Amino acid sequence: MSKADKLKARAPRGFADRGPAELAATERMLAAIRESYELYGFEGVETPFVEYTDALGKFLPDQDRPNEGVFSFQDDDEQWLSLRYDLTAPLARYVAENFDALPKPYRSYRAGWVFRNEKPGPGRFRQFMQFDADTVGAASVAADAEICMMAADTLEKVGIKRGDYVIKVNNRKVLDGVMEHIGLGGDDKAGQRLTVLRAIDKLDRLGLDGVSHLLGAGRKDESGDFTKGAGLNDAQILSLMQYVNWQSIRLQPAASDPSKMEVVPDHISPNMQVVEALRSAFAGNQTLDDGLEELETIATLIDAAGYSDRVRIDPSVVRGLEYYTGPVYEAELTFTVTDEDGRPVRFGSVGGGGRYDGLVGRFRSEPVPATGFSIGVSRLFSALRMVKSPIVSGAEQPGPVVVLVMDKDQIAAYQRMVSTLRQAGIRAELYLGSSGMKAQMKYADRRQSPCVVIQGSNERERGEVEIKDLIEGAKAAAAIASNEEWKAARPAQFSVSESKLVEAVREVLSRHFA
RNA sequence: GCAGCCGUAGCUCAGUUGGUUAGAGCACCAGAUUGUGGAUCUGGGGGUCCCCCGUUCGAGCCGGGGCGGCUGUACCA
Repeated sequence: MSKADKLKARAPRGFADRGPAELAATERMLAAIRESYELYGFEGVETPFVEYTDALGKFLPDQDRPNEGVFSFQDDDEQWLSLRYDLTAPLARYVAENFDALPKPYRSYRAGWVFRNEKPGPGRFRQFMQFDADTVGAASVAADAEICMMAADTLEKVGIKRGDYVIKVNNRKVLDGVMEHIGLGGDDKAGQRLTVLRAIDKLDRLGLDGVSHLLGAGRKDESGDFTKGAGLNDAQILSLMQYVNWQSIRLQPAASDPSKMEVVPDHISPNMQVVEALRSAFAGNQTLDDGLEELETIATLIDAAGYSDRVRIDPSVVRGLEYYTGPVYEAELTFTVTDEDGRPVRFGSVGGGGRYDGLVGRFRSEPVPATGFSIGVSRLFSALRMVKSPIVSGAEQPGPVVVLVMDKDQIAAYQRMVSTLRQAGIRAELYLGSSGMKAQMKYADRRQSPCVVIQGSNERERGEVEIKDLIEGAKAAAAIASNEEWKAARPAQFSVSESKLVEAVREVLSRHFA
């Protein structure tokens, strides 16, 4: 077979392999998240990767493009199936299917892979993991407030310091109300409302100026590409900019330095100030008042629990456009890191969620309120790497003790040593390759073995084994220049009676791993 | 999806106006050393110069198309 005929070994675009270090670190992180969710009283549940396509929501495959956004295929009875693209829609299906058997409110968590068929990029994959917690059957915004506080606790538990993150809370009703307020109500304006929400969602990336252009005629980016705007008039844009730049509503010239602005001092908490500011600026709209009332309740609960420094009302949060009906939240990391080119990069969102009162109700004749939060596991993981959280940067696992094969006819004896070590609870293995001693040493080195066990004919005759401490040996090697000296010294190596094998290996391990 | 930039060894990259058999460093393998990781020295394996079509006596280099990557933008449940 010529080389050209050989299969090219490569993972599909947007799919990634994960090595042992990443697996172990991810497992530790997931365990911490799980612990946090369980502490709040949530219980685990797992649903399959595949659902009937219509159960997942609006992303139905059409004839021309059955795989737009979602991986779909037809069952042998012609029913469309899809790989799940989040964990929320499958949970809604699960709750609806088992409604009578579940306690209400039903509180559950689950971690799992989800799939999206879209263009992958750095940090964006077509298969990635989410870790969700949801409360189904609770209409009270106390459920939303609780989830926000749990999100804060969870981030701290995995090693994000307080102050390095913020849980932002908004309410879709507030956004809807403000749009109604400026005359964007009604079914005929749905398209415009969508454009407005998309524009506001880009605030942290494009800034006030960019958003303002997107609300008006449109925006031209640096590549010369033009994005059509919402086409609002100046008064509408002004209102929305005031809303988006909500801090300005409660700023006044500082007493000490009138050229600077400061937050209006008030006896109420910062979260309450936001609510009050919006209330006075956009009075007289029912939807908005409802939303503000919910936000006020959430603010009260958050203040009372002492979380107001971590969970902040932020009217510019938009989140997904599809199914959120009330409070929405976003977990954002606030520190900046420098990428490999030395440029500062804000890390941004590592999770989010909100209230989706309509989702379970699609399967039932009665409406079922629900709210939930989702952590982007991979994003959070790379963030933890960057802040060097101990949970992901813990000491690397030592490899197994390797028993070298010096004489091929003695394999049974070597295997016995391996078994003895394993029975003593020590990770150990027999060298299973076919190369000579030097290669075996290199192998052990690559496996991060703490030590190797050597028994050639000399040792065997004396009933002994040679233990070589590879970690100590590597240190000693640094001081040795010539190969002759290196060979003669045989650093960090000692002989013990075969019966002392376990004891001697334990002794070496205890030198390096307390 | 749209726009810009880029595709030469596993990795990082040289490669003259278009001219013989395409190079370097790192990595990998082996020997120097019957049985010892590192360092050093010596040797070795590894290439569809992204693919196809064209121009040419001759293409890694020029032209067209495609594919892939990066960046921005759009979409993002």
